[in-house]
Amino acid sequence: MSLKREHCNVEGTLREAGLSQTARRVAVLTVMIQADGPLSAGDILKRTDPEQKINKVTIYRILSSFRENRIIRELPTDQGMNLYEMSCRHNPSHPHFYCKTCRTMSCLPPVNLSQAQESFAGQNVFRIDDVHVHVTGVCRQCHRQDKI
Amino acid sequence: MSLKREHCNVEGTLREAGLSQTARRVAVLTVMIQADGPLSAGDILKRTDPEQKINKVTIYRILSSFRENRIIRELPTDQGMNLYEMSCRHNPSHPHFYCKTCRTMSCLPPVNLSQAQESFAGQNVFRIDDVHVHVTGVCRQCHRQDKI
DNA sequence: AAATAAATTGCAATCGAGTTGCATTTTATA
DNA sequence: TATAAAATGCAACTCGATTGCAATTTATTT
Repeated sequence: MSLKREHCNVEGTLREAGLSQTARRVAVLTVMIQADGPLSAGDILKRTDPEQKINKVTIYRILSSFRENRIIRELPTDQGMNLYEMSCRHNPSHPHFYCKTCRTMSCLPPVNLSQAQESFAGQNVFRIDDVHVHVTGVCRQCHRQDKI
Repeated sequence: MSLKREHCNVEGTLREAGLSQTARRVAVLTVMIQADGPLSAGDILKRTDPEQKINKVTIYRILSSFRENRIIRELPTDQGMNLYEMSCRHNPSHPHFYCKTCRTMSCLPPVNLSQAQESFAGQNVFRIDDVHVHVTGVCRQCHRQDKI
């Protein structure tokens, strides 16, 4: 599920999202496009040019703007932190495998949930402890109350 | 997906898990069994008898021991905190719906992922923004390296 | 029932991911 | 080039969760 570098043009992606082309945003988006798996805010900070000395607050704010514009997806982990991955047409939504031991999240091919256990056996998966489907959106109640 | 109170005997559950029967554990497990949806550590604290004055650290340690013994499941949220629900035979693993507006997590009936969008339409779901499948376990690499 | 070791709990301090306020800098537009 | 709006850095802070250690409670034996 790794991204090809010729995919997801940096400048075009920012322009389409209506985000101005700042050196910071270009740096973060370049890291995201070149990543071969979900990254944490700290991972992203480490992978940007040290010369730029990007502040962690800036990383979080850029990630928020990317998430709001659907450029990236946010993946909460069992360890209380978020990982991020590209959300372009070359990287559609898919299951993830989180290893509790090495605390690494890797991508899995999309399959039917009922077939998950067998299907994932061919991946870098030794043992499956839990398959969790998490749906996010807005409930009817909130919609009725015009909270959105 | 709410639990019947006659299900999941408190004393038996603790005994089978090899956990000693302390007043704190009984209180927390009783709250979990009677809950009609996932609860946060704070929720659980609020629902225990104020007379007991349980420390929040104790709540977290009890939740950890319950999780390790598969008595409960831990559900990470988009807001960086965890929710908990019973993980007994009366409450098998199932999808959850998290409303970004009211920040409430509710349970959904188990279905095939490919049918999720249509199936969830009948629930208390106005709009689905994301369906995330999260698989947890141990990867082959960690197993080979005898980290577990 | 009393004694004992092991397990549990409370308290204070701490951790760490993520956020906020505000001053400064950079970008986009005129 | 000037200007307003947006983005960034810095410091302080929030809050869920964790750690160390002393005090208490539990389970077990005498």
